Amino acid sequence: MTAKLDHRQAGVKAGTAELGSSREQILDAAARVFATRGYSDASINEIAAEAGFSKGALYWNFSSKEGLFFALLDERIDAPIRALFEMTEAAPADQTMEKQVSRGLAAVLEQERDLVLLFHEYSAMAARDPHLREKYVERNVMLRAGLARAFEARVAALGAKPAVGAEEIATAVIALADGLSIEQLTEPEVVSEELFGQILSLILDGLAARAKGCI
Amino acid sequence: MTAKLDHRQAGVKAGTAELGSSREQILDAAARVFATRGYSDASINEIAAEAGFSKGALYWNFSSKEGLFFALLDERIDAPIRALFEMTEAAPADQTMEKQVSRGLAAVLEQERDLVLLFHEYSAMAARDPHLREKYVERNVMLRAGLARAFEARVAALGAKPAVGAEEIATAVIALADGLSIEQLTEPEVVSEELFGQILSLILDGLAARAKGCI
DNA sequence: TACATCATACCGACCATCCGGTATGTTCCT
DNA sequence: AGGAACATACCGGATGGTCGGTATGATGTA
Repeated sequence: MTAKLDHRQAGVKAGTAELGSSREQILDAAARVFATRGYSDASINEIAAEAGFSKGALYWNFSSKEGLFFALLDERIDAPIRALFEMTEAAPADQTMEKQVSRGLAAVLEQERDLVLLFHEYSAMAARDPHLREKYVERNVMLRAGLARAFEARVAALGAKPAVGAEEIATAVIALADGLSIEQLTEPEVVSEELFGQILSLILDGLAARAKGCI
Repeated sequence: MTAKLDHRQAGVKAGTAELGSSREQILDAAARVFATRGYSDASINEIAAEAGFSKGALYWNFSSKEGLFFALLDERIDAPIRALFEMTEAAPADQTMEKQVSRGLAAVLEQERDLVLLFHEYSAMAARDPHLREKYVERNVMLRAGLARAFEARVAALGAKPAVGAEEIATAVIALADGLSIEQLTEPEVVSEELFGQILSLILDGLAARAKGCI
């Protein structure tokens, strides 16, 4: 809700190159502070200071702390994931997919560490608050459905009925991505760039092997 | 630290069956409150009230809010996982392992929802606090090593060099379990009892198929 | 046994602090 | 002038932690 319009468009102050509207600057700061402190321990004051503004500016652009956090989730997590999967719809489901997806995930994890932490907080809060859970689940359902269609296409080429349903595969693959994201936060060195793709390939090979009956 | 002995042994007051020491009762209450509110939003007062005690009793048994939380993580998460894997050491790595492990995970997820939420909070805090990360990583390293040995035994039977290292497989399997645990918190209906085991089998079959060269 | 002493386990009022939110003041642009 | 876009002072409430007090039992001893 409250798809507020920005109040001004990227003005330039003397000598300093402005990076987006103050609303966007506050969102950037909020992402950093929420990520490093967690939702409850992140204070409005610190976010405003980190953005280079005062509390007044924050409450001018957002209705409340909760409103700021939800805007952040909407614009930095839900929207990008939706956009990603609208792109994926048009893309082919060939054998190079695994490597590309794996590299893409690794890139997001390496940069954008804050977003991973935010996503972590998101799911934790969604697990507790039924109201927030709705939005969280809605996006996840769409994601899973998209992934399931992709797997369906790959598995259909095998000609035999798959040993595990596409929806289940999709569920597990999302879980794998989430889990690797989290592991990478505490042990970056054990999650290689290729790992996600390798496991994906192993799962698909396992399906293929069973379809061929060579196991 | 402070492996405090219980102060009294399960006395029985008139008519009411005591369920463990007051320390244990406070830990139980803390598990519930921390799980439902999150660490920061859980108040000492609520935990004490939930346990049926006052704040004084809480601070008698624990040094601080942080101390209470860490004790909870130590005794209800780290210790059980360590114990589980010391048992696993002696167990055989036969083909029925997948099903058993999957059922075991499902059972924990179905009951003990609080522990899953606690674990979620644990990893989030470990990702932010380097001090807490040490303990978190230490346990995870041991877990991964144990799993890797189990996979090594299974894969060695194939006779060929595996396409993916045992350590990497273990990393991915832990990630899968973590991810499924989290998904189950928001969408219990999509995570079946058998899913974890099915994916495990698919991965192992993928390895076997490649070793046999039939892919 | 009877009394004094001490430790344990707990209570609950209190304090200093901090935080989200608001109300009001100030500046700048048009 | 007049409103948009901030800054600042302030308020009420909640929270973690402290501290003096106390009931209950254990221990020593005469």
